[in-house]
Amino acid sequence: MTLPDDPNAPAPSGPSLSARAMAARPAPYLDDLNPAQREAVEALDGPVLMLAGAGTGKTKALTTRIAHLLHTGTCRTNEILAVTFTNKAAREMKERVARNLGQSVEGMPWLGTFHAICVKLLRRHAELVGLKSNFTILDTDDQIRLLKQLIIAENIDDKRWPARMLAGIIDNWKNRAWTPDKVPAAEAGAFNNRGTELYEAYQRRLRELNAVDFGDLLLHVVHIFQTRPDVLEQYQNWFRYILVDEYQDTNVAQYLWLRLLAAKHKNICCVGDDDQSIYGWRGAEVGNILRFEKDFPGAKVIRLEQNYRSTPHILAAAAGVIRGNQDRLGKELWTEATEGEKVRLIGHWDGEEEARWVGDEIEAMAQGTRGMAPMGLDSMAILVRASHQMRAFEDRFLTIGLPYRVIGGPRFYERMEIRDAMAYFRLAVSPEDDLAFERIVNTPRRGLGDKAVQTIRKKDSESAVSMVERARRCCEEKLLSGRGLKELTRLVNAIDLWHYLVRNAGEKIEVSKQQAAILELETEVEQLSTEVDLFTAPDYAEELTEKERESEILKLQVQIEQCQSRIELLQRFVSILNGDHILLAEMILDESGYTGFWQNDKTPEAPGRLENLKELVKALEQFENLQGFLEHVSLIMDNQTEEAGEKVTIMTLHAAKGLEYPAVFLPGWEDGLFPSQRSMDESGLKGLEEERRLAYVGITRAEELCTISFAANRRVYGQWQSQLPSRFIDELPEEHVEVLTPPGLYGGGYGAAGGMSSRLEERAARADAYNSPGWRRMQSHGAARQTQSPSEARNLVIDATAISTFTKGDRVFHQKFGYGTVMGIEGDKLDIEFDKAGAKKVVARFIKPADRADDDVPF
DNA sequence: CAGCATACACTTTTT
DNA sequence: GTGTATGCTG
Repeated sequence: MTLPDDPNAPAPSGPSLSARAMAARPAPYLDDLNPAQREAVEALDGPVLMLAGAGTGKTKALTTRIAHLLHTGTCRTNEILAVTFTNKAAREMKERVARNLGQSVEGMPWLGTFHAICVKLLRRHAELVGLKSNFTILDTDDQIRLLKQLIIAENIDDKRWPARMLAGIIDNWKNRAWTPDKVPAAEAGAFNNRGTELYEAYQRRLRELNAVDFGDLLLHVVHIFQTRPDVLEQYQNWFRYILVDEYQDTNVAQYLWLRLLAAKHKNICCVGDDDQSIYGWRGAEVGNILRFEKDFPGAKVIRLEQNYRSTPHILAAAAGVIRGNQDRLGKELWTEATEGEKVRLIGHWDGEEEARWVGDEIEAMAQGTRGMAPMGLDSMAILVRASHQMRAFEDRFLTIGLPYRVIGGPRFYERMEIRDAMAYFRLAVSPEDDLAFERIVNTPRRGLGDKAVQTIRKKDSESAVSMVERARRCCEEKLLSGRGLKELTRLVNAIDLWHYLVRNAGEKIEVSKQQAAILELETEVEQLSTEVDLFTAPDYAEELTEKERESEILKLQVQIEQCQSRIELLQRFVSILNGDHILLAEMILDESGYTGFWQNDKTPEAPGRLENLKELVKALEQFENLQGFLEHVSLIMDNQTEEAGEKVTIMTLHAAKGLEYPAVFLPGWEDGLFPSQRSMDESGLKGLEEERRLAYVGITRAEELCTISFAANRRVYGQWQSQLPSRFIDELPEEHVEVLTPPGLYGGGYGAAGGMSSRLEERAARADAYNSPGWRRMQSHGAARQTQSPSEARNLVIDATAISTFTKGDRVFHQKFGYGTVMGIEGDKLDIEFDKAGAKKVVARFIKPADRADDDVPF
């Protein structure tokens, strides 16, 4: 038997003449497209690179292209491989294809995320990489636990060499499609020279556990394709048309995967925007998109540049920023729209002030200001660089009662209680899931701590049996004592029972066994009842006193009750065996004591966690059984709980990609925060360019109004730091920017300036926020801008304010290190001997002359 | 073994 | 400043 989506099915006949002839049928959807989109839709054969800028209708082009493939009869739904990165994108695409065709198409079996498609492929060919087809998919948490075990087993100090780090290194290698033997020598020094060795051990352990991690999904499939040309060929033949969304985000493994699959027909259409590549740190290679024409000679490159989202000012501002990047394929967005406000720029004293202003502004906009129509809260979003920036806004919005929603944060399936519950389910499905067992042995507390786990782990450690099995043996041989022994026995028995129920679901024989047992019990109840009746009869057992009779009756009634509760239990078993997996899930959570554990928990989170557990059980309804649920859940990790209601959205810039809002706030544009210092330190110019793309993504999310802001002072990890406006602010073309005057500059108090006169406050504000290079450039733009590149201008400004100001022997002040003396100057860095902190090399921007140090201290 | 105290580290996060 | 991870004591 072959499935409709099965590449092993008889090969489809090529596009028949009659099918092609259908192309003549009217295709009304084409009329909606602009010329570039239309070209991208109609160029069905051969490699196509669709460079689709922000808001240019890329999804429309992509989905219409699929519709066109189907409508013209060029191929069938199951011969199209369409890959996305997120489940959300995949879902959207499915919906829109159906809509384009005017009716629901039978599902596209090969439309999905890279990972989902790889799972499907890997389940078919698991044996080729030493796995069984029912392998489990570990998430990051499991991955780290496992690595930690390995690190400890190798006697490596997991303090100095944390599992997180190793996980990162291995992920990185997997992203580049390196199996342990392919890790280049140059990289092998990683992780204290033990990197590759541990990588190998990790892969071995995964195989033993019949498990894979996210990276493996691609790596294994690529490996199969590379080593089994026969398998590859099947799929090459099958997938006659390939479409890829967000191509700029592909990593090497994904790139190889695509190139292998497309090698035969070369009908590959990649859609992307090199200017929106913001996942380099996760292994994405912008190079993939930059190299497309070389990889696929004769590729047609189509640029989608007409923007339907933003006003001209917003587009021009975004263009001004992104222009600073080298290595671009080049693209300039344009729009037919003419009206619109300039991008607004405003500086604030500190982060709290910024949040206060944004809150006020949002309230004003919701009311309708300056002749603008009132704007719903749903139309507004605050996009931050790092999630810790969200806090200031949440605090402020809570105090003024402004409804908001945060996108991101811990996702549903990453929450502790959900992962615990899932571990229980996993054990029920496969008791040999050691990771799951170790997660829940002592959750809830059962008196089975580290020592008990060690005992279990050591038991028969040379034989390859699961932890549950070892635990069973420990119980039998009484290697534990007291409460631990009792509880462990209980747990092991419970797992056995759950597994029995899972394994035998749908088995008629087991159902009838249970039913027979029920019958037996019912007979017993009947017998006991008659006995009770006998005792009630006045002439029965006359030798007994009234009291004794009553106690006999009571005893019998207790027995009856026991039987009846047993019957109830067995009836539940019958329901479960008949396929009620919801009941099973409830039973597992109940019987394990897990639900009770949270019910007894007094912490404020407990009710929410119980709520989440309920939601988890509810999510089960959509699946046939527990196995099916577990299989999907590991890949579908999105936040589905989209609360309704008019709310302002707060999220990171990364999370905002692909979204759009009429009004967008971009706070925290300060050097070090955005662009992020770490990004620049770790990846240099490449990092800076990615940050710049992030800025570009941020600005282009706005439809009508974009407001950029920065603060002069910010508390970072509890420490006050003075900040400089982001270099990206220098790159905003002034003619498209309106500089707003911050409140408080004129006679306004800068918040709680404890004892400081307002004149001093103003001086402090000027000294910090409005004397900085970026700000000064904003004020005096013009001539300098046209004659110098932004970076040149920047250097000059730094020279002027920083380097030239200091000479050897100067007394200086640093926010963190305190007072010191300049010992030497090296480029933009100063060697300073600090009075308290010792000798340090510090970037000049962070140094103030000692006599002006007081200006720095806000309070 | 469990609760509490101290230490520490800390971007971004599609699967 | 805050949350997590480990270490010590009852």
